[in-house]
Amino acid sequence: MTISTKDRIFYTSLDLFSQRGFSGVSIREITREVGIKESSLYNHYRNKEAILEDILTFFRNDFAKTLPPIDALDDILQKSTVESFLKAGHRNFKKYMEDENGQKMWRILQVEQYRSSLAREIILNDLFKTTIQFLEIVFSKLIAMKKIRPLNPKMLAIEYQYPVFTLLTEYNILKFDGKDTSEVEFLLDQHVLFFFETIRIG
Amino acid sequence: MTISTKDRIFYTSLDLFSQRGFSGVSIREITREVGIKESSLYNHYRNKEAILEDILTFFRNDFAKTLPPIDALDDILQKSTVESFLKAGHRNFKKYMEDENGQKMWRILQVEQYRSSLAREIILNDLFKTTIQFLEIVFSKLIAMKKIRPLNPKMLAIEYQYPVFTLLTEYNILKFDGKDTSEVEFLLDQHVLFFFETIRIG
DNA sequence: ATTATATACTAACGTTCGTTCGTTTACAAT
DNA sequence: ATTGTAAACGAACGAACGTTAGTATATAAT
Repeated sequence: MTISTKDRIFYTSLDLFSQRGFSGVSIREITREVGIKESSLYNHYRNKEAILEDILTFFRNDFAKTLPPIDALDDILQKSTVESFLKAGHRNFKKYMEDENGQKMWRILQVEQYRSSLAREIILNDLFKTTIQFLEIVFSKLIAMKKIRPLNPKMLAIEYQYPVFTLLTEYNILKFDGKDTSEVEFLLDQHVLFFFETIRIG
Repeated sequence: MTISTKDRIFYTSLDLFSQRGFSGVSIREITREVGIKESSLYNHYRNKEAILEDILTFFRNDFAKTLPPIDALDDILQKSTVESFLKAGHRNFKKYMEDENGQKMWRILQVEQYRSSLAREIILNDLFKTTIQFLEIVFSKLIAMKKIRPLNPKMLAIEYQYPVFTLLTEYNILKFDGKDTSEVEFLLDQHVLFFFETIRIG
């Protein structure tokens, strides 16, 4: 089973958009890379804009799967220590970071954020808000379980997650230039440790 | 004294690039807005790319002025409490955030980061690295003065500054859509407080 | 008064843009 | 065998792109 033309258009556009932005990439470039004529692209996508929409909604659906369902939370939190829970989430996030297509989607999101209201919505709601709300619930539960110090759960969520976003931005830029990312990865580890020290009891 | 044509080109481009990106804005759009013919623009700028370069270097020089010189640091740190020092820096940063042109420069920087190696360099060196190095020195000095707990200065810098960058990103997107930013501003205040609690002695 | 310089203009250049049209090809369903 | 459908194609559309050349005009320097 080989990759469909539509998928090849999708991944080629993903790659090109992430490097030069939507306006910086022409239909001719995309189709040349895919190996079809310009006119053939319109058998698969209504127009150029529809390719971007497709990419953004794909990211949206894909990212939604990364957070564990709230129902399963109590179970997970009971079974594991705070430290191992944080480390597991952190491993998960890192895996997402290392995925090449994930990096490209993130880049497109950043680059198109002021041109596309959908991009802004995804950043604000799906990335920021959803993640913070999830973590807020996690920390609330951990406080109720007396597993961590009784600090403001929302602030804990912010203090934990927001540095990660900036580190991810840094990571992405370095990766783009093929530079060494070991320091950023080290800082990410250190951040999780630092945060754990802040919240732990005693 | 009225604004020169070159400056009008500069600020018009700043405005348009920040909304639609470099590739999304044409010379004709810029000159139409400025009120001159396309050809006249080339009396002031070598080509389109030179306008972007000009904007980016302007930001670079402008941002360099925001951090106080290291020589003056000991004096400042002696005279003020840790809390008031943090709050002053925070006020300073906020003022920068609220400046309309500052917002536009920041947006261009984000939007062009993968198209322009200069943009990447500015983000990585001038924004991230310089700020962290400055704060690292600050925290080192504060630790030596026994004004804060003896934690890793670099990690303190990261923990303090990196959430601010993400909050700034959020702030900028909200501002772009004319939405309410009071929650983000509140979170910024809370972050400074939270951080102060983490580092203070006793 | 003249000359020089800066900055504006008109006109156009060659290229590329996104998209549409009508046609051909390949393959599956009848 | 035929018909239907999806997906490829060549060719072209008008519009917009960045940039250049040559020229006019206004201001300042001689």
